[in-house]
Amino acid sequence: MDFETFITDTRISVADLCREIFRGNPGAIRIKKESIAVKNLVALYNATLKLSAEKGFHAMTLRDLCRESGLSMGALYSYITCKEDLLNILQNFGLQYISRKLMAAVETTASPAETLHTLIRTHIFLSEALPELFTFFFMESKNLGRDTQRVLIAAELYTEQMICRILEDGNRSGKFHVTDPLMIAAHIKPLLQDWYLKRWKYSSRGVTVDDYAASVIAFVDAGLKPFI
Amino acid sequence: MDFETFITDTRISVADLCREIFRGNPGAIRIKKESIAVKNLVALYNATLKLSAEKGFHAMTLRDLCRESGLSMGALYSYITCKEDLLNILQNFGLQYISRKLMAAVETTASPAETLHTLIRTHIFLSEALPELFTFFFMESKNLGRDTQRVLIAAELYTEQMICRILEDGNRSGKFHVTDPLMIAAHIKPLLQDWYLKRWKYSSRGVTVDDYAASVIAFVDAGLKPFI
DNA sequence: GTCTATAGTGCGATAGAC
DNA sequence: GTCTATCGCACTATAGAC
Repeated sequence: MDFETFITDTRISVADLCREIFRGNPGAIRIKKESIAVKNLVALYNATLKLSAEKGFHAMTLRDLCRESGLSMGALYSYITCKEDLLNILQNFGLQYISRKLMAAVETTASPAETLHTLIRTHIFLSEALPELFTFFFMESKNLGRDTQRVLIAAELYTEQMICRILEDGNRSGKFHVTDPLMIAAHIKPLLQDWYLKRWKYSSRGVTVDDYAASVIAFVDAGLKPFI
Repeated sequence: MDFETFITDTRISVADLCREIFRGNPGAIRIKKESIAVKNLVALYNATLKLSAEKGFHAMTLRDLCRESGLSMGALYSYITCKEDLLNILQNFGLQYISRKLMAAVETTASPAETLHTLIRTHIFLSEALPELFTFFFMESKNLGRDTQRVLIAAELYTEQMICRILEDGNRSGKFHVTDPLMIAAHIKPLLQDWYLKRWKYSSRGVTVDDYAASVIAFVDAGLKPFI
């Protein structure tokens, strides 16, 4: 599967996420018309993540945000009740959205090697679909609430556990020869994260997301093959 | 070489760095006595990096900093002229300190494999000696000046280039079989960074820095060996 | 539903006593 | 060399016109 078909199949997009935010916030958002609300939420989402990436969430002022998103202070405050709401919405809806899509995409089970490849590819494709959101969670995790921090840590460990179990399966069936599966799983995670943390590097080198996923898979595979 | 002998040999420490900051700032720091100045600089260094890690540099107030470091606002302002100075000092002295120590430690040349191992180990050991500083540069890079950002990118690419050249050497002498050396070099870098970015994980698992370095080296080696 | 004008708060930075 | 007290400013959040 390549990235283009992944996006066509899953329909992951910022507008999709913002629609979920609007529908999941009855009352909190004072705007009634969905088309207007979603359009402005997309603008707010893009502006918040762009400015947070540039200077950090706390350093971003709401005046910055209004300039970038095209809304006025008054309009902004019909979508949120305070600045922290921006954090909370991204935490609650963004994190849930990502988790749900990841689970859905890795349902198929096959050989350990294939399952591992699917997991790696899906994770990289997901972060390519919403790169600013992944970077936001990584870089701003210290500013998020205790609960969200716990969820993020749990998510990190959960993926790691999934990888670890696949490696153990492969060991049992003789396909892999991994002495410390948990440590190898720990080594695979940063390879997934590097794709969204160092976009500048890969885009400047003309590396596509499909290239990158293939390269990570090949690199990991080399470390798992039994010595002959 | 293990971490303990590395530290004994290189004498890398926060106090050492702060002494360099004091001696390299004639005039800017209004305190004359070195012993007092270095003691307070160490307190400021620790407080700044701790609070930056917890809430980000910009979200840290100077009142926070005074509480954490034990200095008063007045005392603080005899070491800096403004809040940005804290950034500038860490940029100019911290980055230079790290670069210099890394260069010094990787001078010895041997077989490609050994050179690669030394580079990996040294980088991980250095980040273990000054973990808060490495994390600071990674997490706060967006808040740093344009020049420093350029230096950081250059440093990332420089290490990568070093690794890439070693891989090419290994290819030529038939020790390695790497089809895309630059991409493999790009995959090795995040493995070095993971040690200081996810300290919580490794310390909770009882993984020592020597364990971690050995594991990364083994993982990388597996990917480089010619297929038999 | 969106705007401008403004109230109230907490910040960085300084002055001057000790 | 270090302290407390205070100034001016930029921020978040709100009120009320359109």
